[in-house]
Amino acid sequence: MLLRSFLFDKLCINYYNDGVGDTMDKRYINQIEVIINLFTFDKGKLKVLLFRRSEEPFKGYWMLPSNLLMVSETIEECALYTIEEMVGLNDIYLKQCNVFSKIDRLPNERIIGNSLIGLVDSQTIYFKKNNSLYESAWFTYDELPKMVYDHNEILINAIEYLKNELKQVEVLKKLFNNCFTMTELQKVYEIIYGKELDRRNFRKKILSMNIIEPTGDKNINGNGRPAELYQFIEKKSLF
Amino acid sequence: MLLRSFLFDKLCINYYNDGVGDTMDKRYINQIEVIINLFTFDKGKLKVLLFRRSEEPFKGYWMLPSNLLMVSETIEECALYTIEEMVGLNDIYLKQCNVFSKIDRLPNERIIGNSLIGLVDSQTIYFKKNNSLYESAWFTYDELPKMVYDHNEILINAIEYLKNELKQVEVLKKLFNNCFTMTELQKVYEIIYGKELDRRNFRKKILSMNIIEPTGDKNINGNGRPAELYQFIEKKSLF
DNA sequence: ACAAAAGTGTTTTTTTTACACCCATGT
DNA sequence: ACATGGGTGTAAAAAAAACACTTTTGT
Repeated sequence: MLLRSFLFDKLCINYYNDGVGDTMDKRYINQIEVIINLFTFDKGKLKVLLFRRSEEPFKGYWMLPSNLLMVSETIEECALYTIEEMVGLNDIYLKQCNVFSKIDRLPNERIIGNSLIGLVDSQTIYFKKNNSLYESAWFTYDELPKMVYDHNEILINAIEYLKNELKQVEVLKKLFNNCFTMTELQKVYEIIYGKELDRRNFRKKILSMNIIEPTGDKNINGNGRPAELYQFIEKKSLF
Repeated sequence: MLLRSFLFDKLCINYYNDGVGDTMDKRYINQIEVIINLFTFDKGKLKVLLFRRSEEPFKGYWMLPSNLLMVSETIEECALYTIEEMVGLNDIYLKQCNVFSKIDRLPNERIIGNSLIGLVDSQTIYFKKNNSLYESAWFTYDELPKMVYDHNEILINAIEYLKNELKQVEVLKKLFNNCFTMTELQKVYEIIYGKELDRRNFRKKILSMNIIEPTGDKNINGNGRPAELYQFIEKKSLF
C-alpha cells in the first residue's frame, strides 16, 4: 500500500527546489472560493447582504459576495478586498466560519468554499453608487431567497455560527460601533437566544455587566417616548 | 479598475465548457494541507497526537498528522483517511477548526493549512505496530514540543477552540465512548473552565442534567475506594 | 385624549457556592 | 493502622425570573 500520509516531504519539496509551484502535482491543486456572509443589525432585524445574478448560469438567483482566492493573498485579504470592491466598505470585522469541500458543490468544477462572517454597523453602510453590474439587497436572516449552488447552506450555517459568536461582547460590539437604544440591543439577544426577554430584567442585567454607558442623547426618530441612547464602554487606561 | 469581484462567472466557467480544470488560471490554484488535531483524554489530562520527523527539513521537530488534499476528496475524507493510515483508527469524530493562509507559513511554497479537531476515546486508541516510519506520541496539551513551521500556532488555536466545543455535551461524549468515573469527567470540566471545581457541587450538577447514568460497575484500577463507573445516557425512543 | 414605545422596583424562585466528615479498598 | 481517593447534605448567597403601572413624545 502506498502511504499517502507522511506526505510532509511532498509539502516541503520546494524547500530544496527554491522554486514555487514548479513541481506541483495536478492531483493536489485546488481552487478556493472565499465567501463572505456580511451581517448587520438594522431596525430590529439581523440582515445579510446578497447580490443577484443577471445572467446564466443561475440567472435571477441570489449569491453571497465571493471571490476566487489568489495564491498571492491570504483568505482575509481576499475577503477584505472583495468587500471593499463590492460594497465600498473597508476595515470590516472578519472571522473564519466554515469550509465546504463537497466535490460537486459546483456544477462542473471542484472549488472549495471558504466562508467567513463579516460584521458591520448599520450606520456605516453605504453602497458604491456607480456599481450597477449586480443588484444587491439586505435580507432578513429568516427570509432568504433562492441562492446559487450551495450558498443557502453556507449562509444558514453562518447564521448559526454567528448566533454563538455574538454571545461574546467583543464580537457583539462590531454590530454597534455607533450608539443604540436598550431595545435594539435586547432584540439582538432575543435573536441569539431564540426567545423573548423581559425588558426590566434585561436592562438590569446588561447595566450590571458594565459594558455600556448612556451617551446622554435620545433617539428622536422612533414613535412614542424617545429612548435613551447607549454606547459600548471603551476600554480605558491600564490603571 | 479591473473588478476582481463578480468573478462568479469565472467560477462557473466550466458550466459551459463541461470540462474540469482546462481553463484553470494559475493565479488561482492553491494547495491545501489538511491538518488534524487529534485529542484524547487520558489519566486526567487532555492529550494530542504528534509525530516526529526523522529527516530534514525540520529534522527532529514534531508535527500534527497532515496530508495534502486531493481534488478528488473532501477535507473530511482526507482527514479520515489520514487518521486511518497514520493511527489505524477509523470513524473518528471530526470538526472543522480554522484555516491558516499566511503566504509564508511554509518556507518556499504557498500552502493553505486547514485544521480540524478530532476526538477519540482513550480506550479506543491503539497504534499500527508496523508503521515505524515516524515516531509518535501523545503530548499533554500544556507541555508541547517544538513543531514544524506553524503547527505550534495551529495546535494552540485548536486547543482553545476545543475547550469551547467541549462545553457541548454531544461533543464531550466523543471523549467518553466507554465508561468513566465522576472524577475523570470533572477533570475535563476543570480544564475547560480553567479552574478547580468542588466535588460535591459538580456531582450534584452533572447528575441533575440527566446526561449520565451509573453502569453499576466500579473502577478497580485506581487507588483508594473504587469509584462508580458512569456512561452517557443514550437518547431513548421518541416517546 | 390617545396611541406608541420607554422607563422603573419588588418579590419569588432557582441556581450556585461554600464547606467537613465518613467510606471502601490496598498495602 | 494507615494511606488513598470516593461518596455524601445543608445552609447562605447570588442570580434569574415573574410581574404592572407610569412617563414622554407625536398625532
